[in-house]
This record gives sequence, C-alpha cells and structure tokens, in this order.
Amino acid sequence: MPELPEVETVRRGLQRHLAGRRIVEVEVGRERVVRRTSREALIAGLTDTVVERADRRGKYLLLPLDSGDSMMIHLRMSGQVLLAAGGTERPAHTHVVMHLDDGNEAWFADPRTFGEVVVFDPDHIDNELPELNKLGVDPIAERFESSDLHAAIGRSKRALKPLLLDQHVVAGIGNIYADEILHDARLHPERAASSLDARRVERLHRSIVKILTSAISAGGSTLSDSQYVDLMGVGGSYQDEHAVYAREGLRCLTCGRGFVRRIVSGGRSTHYCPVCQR
DNA sequence: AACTGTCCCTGCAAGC
DNA sequence: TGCTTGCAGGGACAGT
Repeated sequence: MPELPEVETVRRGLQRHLAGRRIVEVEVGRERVVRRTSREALIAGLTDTVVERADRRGKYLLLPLDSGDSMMIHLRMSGQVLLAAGGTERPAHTHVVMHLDDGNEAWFADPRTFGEVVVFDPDHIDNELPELNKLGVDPIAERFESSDLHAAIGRSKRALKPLLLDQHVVAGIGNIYADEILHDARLHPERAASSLDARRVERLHRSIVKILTSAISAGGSTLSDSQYVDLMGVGGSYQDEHAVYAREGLRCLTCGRGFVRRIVSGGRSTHYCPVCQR
C-alpha cells in the first residue's frame, strides 16, 4: 500500500525517467481512473506536452507540464506507475498508457481502481483539486519541525493513530507507517494527542522523520501481495524492518517482553506492543 | 470537534 | 474441488 516512502520512491523514478520527456500519445482504458474529469480531458491535457519534473505532496504525485497544467497521480490502494520499452506486454489493469518520445511507455495500472490520474490547472486548485490545499505539512519534502507537529496536534483529544492517519495534520503517513512510527516513539496508538508533553511530541516528531527516511532508503515496503513496486517493477525492502505491522502475536522485537497486539483504531487495523508503548 | 459508517474495487484466503 | 463470504485499505463524505 503506497504511503509516503513508496510514493517518494516512485517520484524519484519519475524524476529520473519521465522529467524532460515529451508525451507523444496517450491511451485511456477504464474511465474510472480519470473520473475527476474525463478520458478526453486527460488525452487532450497530456498529448504533446513535456513533463518538466516530478514533485510530491503527501501521497500525491504532481508533475508540472510545459503547457502550464500539471498532472496529478494518486496511487491510493493498489495503483502502480511503471516504465517499459514501447510494445512490452502490459500487465492486467493497465488503465493509462503514455507513449514517450524516447520510445518508452509509462503505464498507470491499478486493479482496485481507487487511484486516479488527472490533468489540472495549478491556478485553479481550489476548483479542480481542492483537497491539495487542505493537506498538512509534508514531513519529508518541506521544513518540518517539532513545533509544526505541536501546532498541528494543538489540544486535540483525538487518539494518536487516527491523528497520524489524518492527511490534514501531517501528509503522507498511512496505516503501516503510523504503526511503525508510534512503536518507535514508544507511544500507545490510542493515547490522546493532548496528553503528550513537549518531550513526547519531540519524540514523536523524531520517529516520524526517522521511520519515513529509513523506509525511503529501503525503497519502501512491499508486502506479500507484491502490490507495491517502483517504476521498474522492483519491490522495496523495508517490510523486513517492520517492528509491529503484520506481526500480531509475535514477540516484540524492541523490548523482547511484550507480544504484538492487533486492535482496530479509527477503523484501521493497528499493531502495537502493550509493554513498550504507553 | 470527533466519532462511526458507507462507498468505491479487486484479489486473496478462509470456511463451508 | 468449488463455491460463498469476508477482509484488506485511502480518502471523501454523510450522519450523529
């Protein structure tokens, strides 16, 4: 499941292989992935434009085009962006194909079609992509200090787990990294945010940066379903470093005394060690 | 403000 | 073996 580290890994691939390339032809299969506008709008918006660079905000990939518009790609649950030589057999559920001027093709594939691709006008974000301006601070791309986290948390009575998952607070953290971050910070996922003293907010801040940075270095997490791969189809390795996620019932690797417990918090499965997370 | 539930969708695993 | 059911999850949204 692509979260910030996976999306950042894809972004780096796009910056390397798509930036500077001209899109010469576009094919759109299932219309659901272009539901925000239309098949025609995506084809018209991308055809014969040059991708200037690849940016990211939270889990949103943003690719400014030389036309003045930008392409936004969101992978959601099962989306993949892949690069391949022209004519290569496409995987199932390939919904968008961009033919590039170097003979390669960029594909957007997504079995569950929660993901989307859209071309939008950055001058009209409020109309065309309103959620973008509502995103919280990006903990990697932007300046992110402990004081930012303190301000974002405020006097919120919410539990830490749903708070970390809220993209309006900090953008980019999903279910896997929320669990890993809270474990690293030795904080209980159901602890109220308002109960954190300055020292604990600082600890949480450090863990957010540390876990996300480590996961990016490892190329993200590829779970047993192999859903996430980078632009070249290669999986990440951070799943080998997971301390709690999907380790229900196993002994805690950190304290060696507790056993990882799984609960549902904020409607999401949540893993933590009841001994070292308080 | 904060919570719960619903929807979108497919693939996989468990249970019968 | 072959079916049905349930579950996984990001995020917007509605309802309480």
